[in-house]
Amino acid sequence: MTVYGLIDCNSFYCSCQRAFEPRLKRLPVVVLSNNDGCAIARTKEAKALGIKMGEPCHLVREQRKLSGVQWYSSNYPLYADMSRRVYQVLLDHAPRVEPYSIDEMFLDLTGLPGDLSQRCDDMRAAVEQITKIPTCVGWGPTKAIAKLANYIAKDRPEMEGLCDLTNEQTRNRFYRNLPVSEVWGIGRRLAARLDDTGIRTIAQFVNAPPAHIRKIAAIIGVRLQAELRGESCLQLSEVAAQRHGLACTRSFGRPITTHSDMSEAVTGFAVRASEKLRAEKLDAAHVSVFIQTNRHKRDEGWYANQASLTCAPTSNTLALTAIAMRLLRTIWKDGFRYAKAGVMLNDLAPAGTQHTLFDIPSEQDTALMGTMDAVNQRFGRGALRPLSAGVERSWRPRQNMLSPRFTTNVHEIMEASSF
DNA sequence: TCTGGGGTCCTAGGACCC
DNA sequence: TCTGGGGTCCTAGGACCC
Repeated sequence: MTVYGLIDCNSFYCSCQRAFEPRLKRLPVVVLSNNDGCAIARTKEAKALGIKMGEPCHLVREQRKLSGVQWYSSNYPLYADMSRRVYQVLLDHAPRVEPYSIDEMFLDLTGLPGDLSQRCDDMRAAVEQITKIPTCVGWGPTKAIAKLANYIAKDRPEMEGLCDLTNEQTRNRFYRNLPVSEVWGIGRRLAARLDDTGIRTIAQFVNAPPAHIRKIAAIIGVRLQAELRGESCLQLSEVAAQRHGLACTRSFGRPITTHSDMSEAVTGFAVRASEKLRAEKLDAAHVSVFIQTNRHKRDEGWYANQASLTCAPTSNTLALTAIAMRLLRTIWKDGFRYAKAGVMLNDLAPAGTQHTLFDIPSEQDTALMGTMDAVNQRFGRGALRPLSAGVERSWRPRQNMLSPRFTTNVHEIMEASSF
């Protein structure tokens, strides 16, 4: 029988900060979203103080009881690198590993010799010893069950970080007592609609007629129902699926009111998006640009718009930036205080595969982009960029509590000294 | 003063074709 | 009185995830 596992890093971003600053052990730690806006990761000490997921930072920071909380701006280069390290350790403990998100990985645990609980516990210990990241593991006959097992392992201290749901009787006991909203794929809306028809527990969901579930939650609901019954519908895939789109969007540190500032910002997003494209050896054939004012301050005047264009497939920064500028001109309106903008690239395909006879990139273009990426890799992001990307960046997002990029930038590496 | 960013999948409906 | 049927493709929008 197939056994799926799910390993999840506890309070991942906070744990990454702790890995490099041992003084944070047992202190409440909170990591903030981009622009230092909302709390997006909290240690259990911070959760105990009542700090909620997604809570706006400026609303909670004044409270006196929170004076001991350690706040951090998010440091994605650090977290991405730590995630890669966790993955590397797992490869030594499971025959197949599928990264699901930055802090979660599905595992194939089928047919491993010995006691599975012991093996999973050893795996956690190895991850923690090598990366300093604490984890929880859940497992069962399907991915949805493994995900639920992981939730239980994390939620209930008495489980000590492990939960085995391979046994049907054990599963049914939990199903009777857990709300359906804890199922992976059942969000707020679906849970509310299920509730309207009297379905509140997972047991009620699993035992409802599939036709009824189909009416409320369509094919996704029916599939989840089968998965929770132990019939596997979702397979493990080790090769990451070809992505369909790629975006670079940001909220600004202060509102943008002029077209020239917005052009700088949007150029910057187009530059960054093109870099990501080339790093993954992809071309894009569809470009969108959007701009919007602060949705929390509609009384100041609300405006949001987007424009998009289909183009010859490319990853050329200059070509994509020019298109983004054209699109921006079609939606720009004076007189608003813009809070956010972004560039999105779609219709992605492996570089060079979808060219027609007329849009083959010249050797010079390819060489120029290669040089630009090499220079920026060596001297830092943005060292070489289109002039229109500007130099001021007065709108750049706040990041006032940023830790060093301990593992990915040689200038920010940790120093040891002896006296 | 201050409220994230980046994805996925599915469905409905319109345009278009024969 | 009668005014087809069925297919594909594309897009927008909803819902979900971390």
